[in-house]
Amino acid sequence: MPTHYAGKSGEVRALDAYIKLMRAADSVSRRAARHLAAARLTLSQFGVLEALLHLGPLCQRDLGEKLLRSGGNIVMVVDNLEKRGLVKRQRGKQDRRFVTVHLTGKGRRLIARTFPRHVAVLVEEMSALSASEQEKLSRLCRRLGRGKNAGNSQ
Amino acid sequence: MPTHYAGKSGEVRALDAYIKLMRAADSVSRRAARHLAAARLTLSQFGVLEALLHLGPLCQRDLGEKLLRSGGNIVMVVDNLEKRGLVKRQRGKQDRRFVTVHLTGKGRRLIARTFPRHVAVLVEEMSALSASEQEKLSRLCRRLGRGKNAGNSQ
DNA sequence: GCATGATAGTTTAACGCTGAATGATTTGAA
DNA sequence: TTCAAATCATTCAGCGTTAAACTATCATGC
Repeated sequence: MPTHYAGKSGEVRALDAYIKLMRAADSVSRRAARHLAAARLTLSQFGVLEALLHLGPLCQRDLGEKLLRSGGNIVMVVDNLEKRGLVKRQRGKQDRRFVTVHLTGKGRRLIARTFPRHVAVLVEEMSALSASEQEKLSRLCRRLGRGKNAGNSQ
Repeated sequence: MPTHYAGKSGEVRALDAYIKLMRAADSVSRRAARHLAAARLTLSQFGVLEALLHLGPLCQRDLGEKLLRSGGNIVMVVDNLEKRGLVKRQRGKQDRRFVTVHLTGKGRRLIARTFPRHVAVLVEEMSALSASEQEKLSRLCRRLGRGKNAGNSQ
């Protein structure tokens, strides 16, 4: 609602950037989700499969860390993937607290053929911006994501 | 996972921009939600109250349109606000299909004192970027949000 | 009037998400 | 050894979200 609040200009500017950021994220992820629905995958399920494909088997704690999601959430997403036979849980041998999540053959085939299509969709989405604009957006968003303690790393 | 996929440069660029956009949106909204929790409000509940404050009473259909949410979702959010006595439903007189949602006194007081604090939080979040950077971000995000049929209006 | 179709709201099933509580296991220190 | 703390996974309550089915109401044309 950037048009309905008449405050100081710095406030209007921040509110405006905020609402546009949310709308863009919502819009892009909605379209990405729509495409994944063809493979009967949600964005979260896709995220887990993609991490397993590119990083190898992971325990649920690591999955949560990669995807920035809570432990309870990972349990549910992996549950749903396991029901469809796309991943398999394996209790740790040395340390029985850990559960390693593996791709099954079926899961590997699905993500291997879904991933390129997903990339194509995102390239298409981002084609609303030029190459240098996409890089500019990355830099701005990275600084926002880090928060105001806009530290060091990289 | 921008670092784990080595594809064509255009693909890497788009994937990178996508992941940074999602992370930034997630990060900012998480911090905004944390602040609203002090008033026991979720972001969606805040959105409804804020729309009612600045636009006046609305029917649920209009609320859904403003907030880009489905009808079923609006029903639930308004339900939860009504349980707390922050809004009131009123069945239309002439056209009994419509339900107009009003702020109660309690709801108006809550949103009136929560909104300025929310603005302050967003200004603080956005202070990771300069004024012109915030405007740049707005413009880039607006074009992404519209999609590739990057039309006209405004 | 009456049938037909459009529209607003509600409900339900399914999934996502979090934070808090719980259980199992391991580690470390007394 | 044994007990306390830490860690991983699971469960649960609560809210958010959608799409699809359903109800009630209104509008239109016959």
